[in-house]
Amino acid sequence: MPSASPRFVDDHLSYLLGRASHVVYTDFHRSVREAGFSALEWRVLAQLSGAGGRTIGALAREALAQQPTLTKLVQRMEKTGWVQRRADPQDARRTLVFQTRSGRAAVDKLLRLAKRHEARLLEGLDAKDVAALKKVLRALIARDERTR
Amino acid sequence: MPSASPRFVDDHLSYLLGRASHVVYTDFHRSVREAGFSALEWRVLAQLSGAGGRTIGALAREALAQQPTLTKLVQRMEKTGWVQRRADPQDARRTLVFQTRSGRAAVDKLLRLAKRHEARLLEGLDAKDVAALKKVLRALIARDERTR
DNA sequence: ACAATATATATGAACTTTCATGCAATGCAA
DNA sequence: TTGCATTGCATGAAAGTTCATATATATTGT
Repeated sequence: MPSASPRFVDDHLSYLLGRASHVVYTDFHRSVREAGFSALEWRVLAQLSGAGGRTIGALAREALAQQPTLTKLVQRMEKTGWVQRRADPQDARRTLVFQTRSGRAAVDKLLRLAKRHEARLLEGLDAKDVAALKKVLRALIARDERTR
Repeated sequence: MPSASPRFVDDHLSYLLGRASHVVYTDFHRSVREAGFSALEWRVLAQLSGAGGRTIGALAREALAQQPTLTKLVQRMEKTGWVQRRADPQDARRTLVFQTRSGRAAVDKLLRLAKRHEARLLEGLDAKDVAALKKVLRALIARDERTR
């Protein structure tokens, strides 16, 4: 029930982004939970799919988490066998995280589900608008990467 | 450092949304912290700005949190004096949350900052694209509201 | 008016995240 | 190379979130 006087947030881009993202994610989240993952675990495993070893820091940025959160998550995930950690021979400060065979198997189904979810998401949306959307999103992300 | 074989997620709308939202938010988050709020507290106070009393449930949806999280947050916020809780006379199950004068004062500066942040965000983005973006975001949000 | 069902919030225990900081390895300048 | 600043990750304690469930009130069908 929106209030009569429109609140500041209602046209605010950050908020629309946040809310849309939350909506979209919450929806898919059900499947993630059913597959036995937390949201963050899913993002980490998805990032690792098709990529080689990644550092804790890179994973944290990509999976939208903070570094200490990711450090601890990855430690837990190593115990369940989904990932493996290994020191980087090039730089001993780094910890590289790899997907294990079992981790791969575990997310495989979810990756397929995610593709279907994406398809459903796009249904009924104007293709041109979606293209513009992705363009802007990429610009925002790129801007951040330059800034960092 | 993107991997050579592009990962599934890289073109995935949910992921782009999530990442862009995270980037945009993390940026503003600094100001929020400096003003002494958590991300969620800011969202709650922003929702309450210009609106009358809102139920816990509505606030939870709008501030992108779960109901128990919001229940507890609001209890803490009541102690600091930013909000006030009151039973809904129409429906005794409900708890209505109101902004206090002090809560209003506390977010006032942030609301102005948020507007400037929004302006900076839009700088250098194509206005047409942004319009399309907002359109799609609203569609996604509306779809969720219908479904609920 | 009653029973059955649904809705709205609250709560405790378990778990996760965060903040601040520590420690080790690397980069860089003199 | 030696010192100083920086980077990358880990960790403990405090704080916050989540899940499951409890409680109370409202709504619906008969």
